[in-house]
Amino acid sequence: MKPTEPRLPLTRERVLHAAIQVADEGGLAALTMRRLADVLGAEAMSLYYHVANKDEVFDGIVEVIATEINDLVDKIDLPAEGPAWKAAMRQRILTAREVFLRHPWLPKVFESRTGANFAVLRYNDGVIRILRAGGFTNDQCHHAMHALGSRAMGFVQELFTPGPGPVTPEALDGIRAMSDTLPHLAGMLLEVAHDEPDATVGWCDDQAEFEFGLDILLDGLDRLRP
Amino acid sequence: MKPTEPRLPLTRERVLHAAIQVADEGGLAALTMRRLADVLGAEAMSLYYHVANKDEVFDGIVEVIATEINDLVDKIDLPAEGPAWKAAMRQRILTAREVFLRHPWLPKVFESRTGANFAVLRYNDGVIRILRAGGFTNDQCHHAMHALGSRAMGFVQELFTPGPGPVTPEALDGIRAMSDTLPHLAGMLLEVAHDEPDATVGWCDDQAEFEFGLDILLDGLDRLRP
DNA sequence: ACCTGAACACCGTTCAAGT
DNA sequence: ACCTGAACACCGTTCAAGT
Repeated sequence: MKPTEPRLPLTRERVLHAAIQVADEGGLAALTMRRLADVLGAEAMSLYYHVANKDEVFDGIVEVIATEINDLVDKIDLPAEGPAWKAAMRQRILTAREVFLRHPWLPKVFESRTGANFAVLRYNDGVIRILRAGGFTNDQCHHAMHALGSRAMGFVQELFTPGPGPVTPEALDGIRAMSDTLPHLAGMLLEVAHDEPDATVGWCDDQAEFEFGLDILLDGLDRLRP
Repeated sequence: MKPTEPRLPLTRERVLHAAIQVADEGGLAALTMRRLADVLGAEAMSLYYHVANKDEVFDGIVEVIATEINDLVDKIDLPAEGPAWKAAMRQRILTAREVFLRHPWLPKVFESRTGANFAVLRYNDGVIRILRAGGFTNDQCHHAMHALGSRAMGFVQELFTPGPGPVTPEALDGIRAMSDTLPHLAGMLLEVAHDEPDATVGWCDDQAEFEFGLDILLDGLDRLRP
């Protein structure tokens, strides 16, 4: 009989990284205290020595991710003075977005947190820094932050995407069937599907749509610049 | 001993309206099958005769609310041809928003639903109708829908609002304390608080900020109109 | 200091049974 | 047809106890 494995001791860090891993593999619903403990080779109750409760696990995830994003955007070395603010902001936001794309469940976690998290605040401090360098007043910065919303951190919560799958003939039939009751929606979808016949791409190019919306906002804000 | 009250029989409709009421009174977390049954004077298991499961309760809520919104926006009689599209869209969106303002927990429910709901599709069919009347191509409509996102239905999920409360001296002290680590954010907030000394209003005027962001998007889209 | 077992108060849901 | 009671498999969390 071999001695009991001297398992790595738990730490807050290990718990949080395991939590991200569990959600990456099984989605948010899979992230339970019991499952989390399993992955760490411990009992659920042991977690409570390192985090106060599950809410603190979520807060910790936000902290870890926001810190990762800060590390990335801190490395960006782009001028932001005057008209250059837009390119700097675009780069910052699209860099943050890369992290979110790796964790599809993250937007829900970020949106569920109300409390201020330092790493998140620091990210936004950088957003405001760029706006200020561009020449915006503090009041305009405030409006701009609201207008950008979660887009400032690189994500949007898609409300109803036709699904990530390819454009199937069955889906097209379904859309044709609603031509009577939803003529404008059906007309739009049929034409979009027709123009984009590369079925493997699917209905929407999420990245292109994100940048489209982002550019409208950045251009609109730029026009308000003193 | 009086006979057992011939209690109103349960219906899908009564269940859904009770669900909205429970969430209005106690928030989303209060909406459990057991609590919902309580409000209806029934047992939790009785609900399952009228809805398949809790997910269907959420879907039903979306349907009820979207139908209410459709009834309201259908009554709007505004020209939408050419440049008039913007005013018509603005009115439609702000009308939908009024319903969301009555149910602060609704955005979370809408964002959690992935399946297509007919009433929601019908609302969006109307959005596209207005865009088409304005002269946009179907491809532009598609981009516009993505750019507007949940704003098309009248809500945004605020990421980190400083809280709905008034601007307290304690909060200002807290912000001054972060002037070293978060200089741009602190600077912005201190100036915003100073410019808006009406403490009862609180930090942000949600309606004004919503309209600010909406107008940037509508103006930006209008500029793309053929 | 760190971890655990047993137990509690909740969930959503199934299923056989009542009227 | 409509509703219910008992029970199941899960939650997050508390608390006293182990090492």
